[in-house]
Amino acid sequence: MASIREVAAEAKVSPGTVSKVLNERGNASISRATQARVREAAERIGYHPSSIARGLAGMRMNAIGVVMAYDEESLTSDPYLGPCLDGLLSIYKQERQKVTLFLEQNWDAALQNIPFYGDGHCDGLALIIPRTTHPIVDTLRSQRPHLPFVLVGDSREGEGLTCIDLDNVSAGRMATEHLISLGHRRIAAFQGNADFCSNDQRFKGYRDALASAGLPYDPEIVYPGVYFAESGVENVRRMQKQFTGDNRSGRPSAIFCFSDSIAFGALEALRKYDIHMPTEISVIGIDDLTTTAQQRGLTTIRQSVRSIGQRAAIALLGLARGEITPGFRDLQLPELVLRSSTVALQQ
Amino acid sequence: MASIREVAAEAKVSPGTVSKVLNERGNASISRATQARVREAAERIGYHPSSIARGLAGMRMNAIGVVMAYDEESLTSDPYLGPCLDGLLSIYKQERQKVTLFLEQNWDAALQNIPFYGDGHCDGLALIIPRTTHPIVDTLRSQRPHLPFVLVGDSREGEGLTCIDLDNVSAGRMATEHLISLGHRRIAAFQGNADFCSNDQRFKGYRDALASAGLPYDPEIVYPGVYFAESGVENVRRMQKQFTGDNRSGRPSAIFCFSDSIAFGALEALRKYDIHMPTEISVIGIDDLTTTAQQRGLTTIRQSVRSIGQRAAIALLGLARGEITPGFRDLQLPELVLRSSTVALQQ
DNA sequence: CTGAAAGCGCTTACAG
DNA sequence: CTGAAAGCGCTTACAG
Repeated sequence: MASIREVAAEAKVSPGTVSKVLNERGNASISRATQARVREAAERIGYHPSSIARGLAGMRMNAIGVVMAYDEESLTSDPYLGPCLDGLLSIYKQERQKVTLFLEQNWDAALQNIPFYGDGHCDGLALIIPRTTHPIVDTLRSQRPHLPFVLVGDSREGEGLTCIDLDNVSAGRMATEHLISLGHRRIAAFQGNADFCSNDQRFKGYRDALASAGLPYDPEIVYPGVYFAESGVENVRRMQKQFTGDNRSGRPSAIFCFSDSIAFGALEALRKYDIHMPTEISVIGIDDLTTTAQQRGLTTIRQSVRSIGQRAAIALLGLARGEITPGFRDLQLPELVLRSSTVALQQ
Repeated sequence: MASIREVAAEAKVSPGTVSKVLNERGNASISRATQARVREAAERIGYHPSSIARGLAGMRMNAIGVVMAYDEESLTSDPYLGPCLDGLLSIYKQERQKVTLFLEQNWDAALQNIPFYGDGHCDGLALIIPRTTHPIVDTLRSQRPHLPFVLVGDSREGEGLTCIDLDNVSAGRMATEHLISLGHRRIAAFQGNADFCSNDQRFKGYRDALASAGLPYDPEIVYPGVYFAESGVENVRRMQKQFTGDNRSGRPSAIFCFSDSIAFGALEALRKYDIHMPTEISVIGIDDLTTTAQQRGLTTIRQSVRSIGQRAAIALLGLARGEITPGFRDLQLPELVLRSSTVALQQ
């Protein structure tokens, strides 16, 4: 790699002048002739500036970092991380930004590694689904000097937090309202991980919808869990045990699963217990994991994770360039996808 | 971020001394007392060195670049790129290296961007399946100063090229020998993209196997194509047209598809033409795209792309650290996976 | 309109 | 055993 000094020598100017010309800094104050000479010399030598030298001199690196915590062996096949990363990458590719991946085993490891994120490599950070229970976001926020960052798949409230996510409250409300509109009055909630921001928000949407419809909220039919199929299986079993014999009549006529995965587990378990879906019980999910959801006829609330990734990339770019201010929120509107797993309450 | 100067001030030594202690350079020549004082000061201040400053001073960046060209909209779902990236990432994660993704639309764009790869960000590069027809590898090789790089999914011959790949010649030979062992004597070859190194190699394996068995090589039943299902469909059609009427008897009794995707296309087309598989024609692929190959009962030659990614990561790390020398080759042994799409030649 | 100088935060011979 | 100095390749006030 030729250095700026060689260009300077070649063009018979000082390195400072080369820098100004190539960065279009002193634009007006440099003679056309010199500019031409510099550009031509740079071209001839095949000069390309050292990004780390520019970075050290205080310029932008044109690189952003993506922080993900996952303990699974596969990143690319994760139903959230995969599409989300695809979305981010599609934008950075197009904007010709470098992307540095910070792959962490978990958020504790990420917390330990914050110094590496801020060591000069990157202009900003995208955190994919940090957990609300985890201090990483607060630590990052109080970091000096401040490294711009956006939260992806997380839309907690918080001073100066930039968030890109599904509008989870609306999604929870929409799912619940759909069931209510079909005449259901006892609607179970199969929750996801308690440490995900989305879980609280979807739950809030659920309660809001019940309240608006004047329906009672019954904590007995709210089932904590995780965002995986096993949790759907487990909670159907729990519900089945709970509403047996005399209690049989109290059994919910619909289940709002906080994710499609949970719903798939629930469908499987319902089949095992010979509870007919949808005549005996309706099921709705959130996500629209398209292929599978379509195959199984799951009514669900769609979110486009890929597009969330894209919007996050755009927001982070804006943040790093100072074009948008921290605190910007971009929540994707949910969309109801009607299939066959939800039907009107059978009298 | 505190700088090395603050640590120096805190420990009442010079910055140079701090550097030596923290990098364990002058280890022996620095008093235990000073070492302790420096470490303690660094700890107290929460010092973390600037990676770009170290890079500029000639140290390793602990970051490697991954170059991929893809025009599809999704990287993570690509059947080769996805698992390969997963494999690479799993190693870098464990080795605590940063990974910078260079996402290119195509290899021409990659060629243009070589200066960015070598601008100080990375210690080395992994190129995922560069095309043999493309000058990027030669350009990279003649670059000064030289940036270490490995070829992933490409094992062309070439002075000083470090390659990690499936042993494609063996794979081609194994597939063909399997068919020969079943009594087949007219074996069609459905090739992949001509600009992939693997295509030539698999083809070589095919011809080698025929030669070893004393079978004639017939260019009439070698079908150029691409590594996609459509190509399998298209080539069955071509073959069908070719061996109709009087020529009917010359039709191959087996097809060696250079990828599973091609094989899936071929199976589909055979069904359409009412050619019964496997009794009328046997089909073998390469890859073992497990779920689908299993569903369709495809006999195939397995390669573990994930493990190729992992080996590539390890090789690149070794190369960047100077522990292995350019020219190192690591070829994965193929493995025959028997299913129902190949049977003994029916008399 | 252009250049000399200082500085970004490190490391590494070289002196002492 | 430790420090002062030069250098990595840039940019940016500041002079002139």
